[in-house]
Amino acid sequence: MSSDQLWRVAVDAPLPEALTYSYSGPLERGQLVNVPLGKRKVKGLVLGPADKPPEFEVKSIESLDDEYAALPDAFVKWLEWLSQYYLHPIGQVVQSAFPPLKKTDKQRASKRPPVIPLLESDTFLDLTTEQRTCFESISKHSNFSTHLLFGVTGSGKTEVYLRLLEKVLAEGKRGLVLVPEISLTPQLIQRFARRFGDKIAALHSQLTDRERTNQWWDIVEGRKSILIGARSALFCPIKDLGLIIVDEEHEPSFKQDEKLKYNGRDAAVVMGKLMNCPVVLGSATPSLETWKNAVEGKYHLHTLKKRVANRSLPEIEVIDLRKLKADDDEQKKIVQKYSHLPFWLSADLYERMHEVLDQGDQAALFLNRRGVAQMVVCPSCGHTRECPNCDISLTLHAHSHLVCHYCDYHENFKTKCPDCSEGQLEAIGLGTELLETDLTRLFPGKKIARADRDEIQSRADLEELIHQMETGEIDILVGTQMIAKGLDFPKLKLVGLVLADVGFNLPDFRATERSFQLITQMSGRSGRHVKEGENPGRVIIQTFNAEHDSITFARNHDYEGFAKHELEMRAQLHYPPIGRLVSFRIQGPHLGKVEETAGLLARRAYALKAQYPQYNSIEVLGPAEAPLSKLRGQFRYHLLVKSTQANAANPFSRQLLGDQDWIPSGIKILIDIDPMSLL
DNA sequence: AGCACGCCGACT
DNA sequence: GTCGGCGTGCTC
Repeated sequence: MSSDQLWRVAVDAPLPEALTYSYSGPLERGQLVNVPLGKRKVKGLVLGPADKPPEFEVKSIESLDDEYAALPDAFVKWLEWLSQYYLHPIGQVVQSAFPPLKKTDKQRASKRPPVIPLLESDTFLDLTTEQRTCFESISKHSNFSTHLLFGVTGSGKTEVYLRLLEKVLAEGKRGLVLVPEISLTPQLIQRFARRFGDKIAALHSQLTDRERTNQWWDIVEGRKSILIGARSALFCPIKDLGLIIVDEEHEPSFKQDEKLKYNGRDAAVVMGKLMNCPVVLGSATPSLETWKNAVEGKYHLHTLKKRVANRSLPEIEVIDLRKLKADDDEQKKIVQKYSHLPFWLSADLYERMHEVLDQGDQAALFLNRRGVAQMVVCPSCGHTRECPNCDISLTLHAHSHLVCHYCDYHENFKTKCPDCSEGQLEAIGLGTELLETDLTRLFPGKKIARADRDEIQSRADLEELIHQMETGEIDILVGTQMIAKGLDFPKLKLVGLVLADVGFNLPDFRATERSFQLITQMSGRSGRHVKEGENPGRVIIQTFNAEHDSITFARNHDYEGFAKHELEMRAQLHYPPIGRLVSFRIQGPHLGKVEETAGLLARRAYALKAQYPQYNSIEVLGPAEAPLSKLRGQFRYHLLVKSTQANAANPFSRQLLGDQDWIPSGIKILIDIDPMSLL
């Protein structure tokens, strides 16, 4: 029918653009509709009228989805921005903006605890002078503006967030709080619930589909005023949004590493811009991207330099593992005395652990490696066991089986070398499991707990561990990344970084920044509750690289010095935040075809650069075999695009990909805009 | 992503 | 003969 209007509809399929459908009735942008696609029916979002009819026959929209009202225009704009900026099909971006199940009115009895606990409300804490200054200068803004709340661990950033939210609520607006998934613990939700009662909704990965759907509607229909969640909470359309908070904004986990590879922090700033509300980014170790924006005046900088209640920062001691050789008789005696210690434990750390434990306090050892050993090697022929699917060596677990940490391939550990059948395979390296075993021997009678992905599988496991730490049941905690973030134990007085070097040598330009953040965060766990005048908490860093930048700055609690130095390093090599990066990964099951396509992509890139003068600032690196050259049976190559001109990287990448018709079958090209890691 | 079509191996 | 394996291609 010629009277029918044509509409652009983003359908649930990996198509690069929206499709055109016709509809005779009234329709508006943002409406969810049901449309035919091939032989099936799919959901689609109406983006707007189509300007010109396509050459082929147009199908018509079957029906409007009566469950959802049209999404607000600013929100649809935000979805379109995500699709444009991250080069992801619009239809698949749109799918994230709806809850998994249908709305229901009936409340079914559930055995699960409520998503938001019902708690007695508590009163506001008194703000310190610093906190008050930050609160007042941020709350002056009610339009879009971005703020960095830079506060050392324990300086009370959360209290500032709570005050800001209170003010926004009093103005009849609502708030969104994004935190890394790992720190979205019941403790955190409780803290918000005690302050704001039943005005809170939460979205995180531990919820069932039903809980998730109900929380979504609670916010969308205005029954709740504050949404607290992981990055995906951004996809919940909140009316009258007055404030967005991104806590721990430097966390790499804000970047989604599959499908739509968006950065929740960056997407939050764009959301703030489109919704015209302030955005507050909080961190003790801001990302260099955010820090650069703050020192250049693009973001407002607010600083909390002191811990609350005048608690002092922990003392950081660096143990150089290289200097533990015996040079003279005095040294020899010491070496003799501690000869029963395993190679990974220095005499200083050992003695400090004794001191702390003797006082009835707790110690935590941090090592960012699971398992018992990194690899097993045959001393006769040098054979190492590698994963048949991935290009990495297998890790020994429980002295009995070898595990691939990427694809979870398992095999039994046989001590006889399968290659030369002479040597006995030996375990080399260090992991949390080995630490635990050694500590059991060294500290008999002490309760030792291990926190890593093997031991802590669920949120309940973590809860249990936290409880045991709080009650003092555990004396020594051994763990990976898992124990570095957000945890707050009053009796924890000593933190040991067993081998700070892990990570220094990764082929990644952010390795130094990560390492600095990790050391600072881990240090922040120690002595958080010491009173004025008491001995501060202690941190011991063991390393073979005592002069490494991340260590020298972190031991002096000098973030600003670190940031200045690291920004200079990044500028020299045009790395972010001075330059922009886009990573293309070419992968497929046949090595030759992958290599060929990678070469083809590179030739296209060089040709594009030569053709247009606006791409002068673009550097093309590669193609090269990816650091993980084979993963889950797929060969991987990558091509890196670097640009010193911020607005050139995106159009260049878009043009480089083109209509994608040139990509041979069996090959996938994955794009990562602003990658967090080059691995 | 689905869901077709299509072209070969091994079954009642 | 035909059932079904998954490579290839298209969706307004």
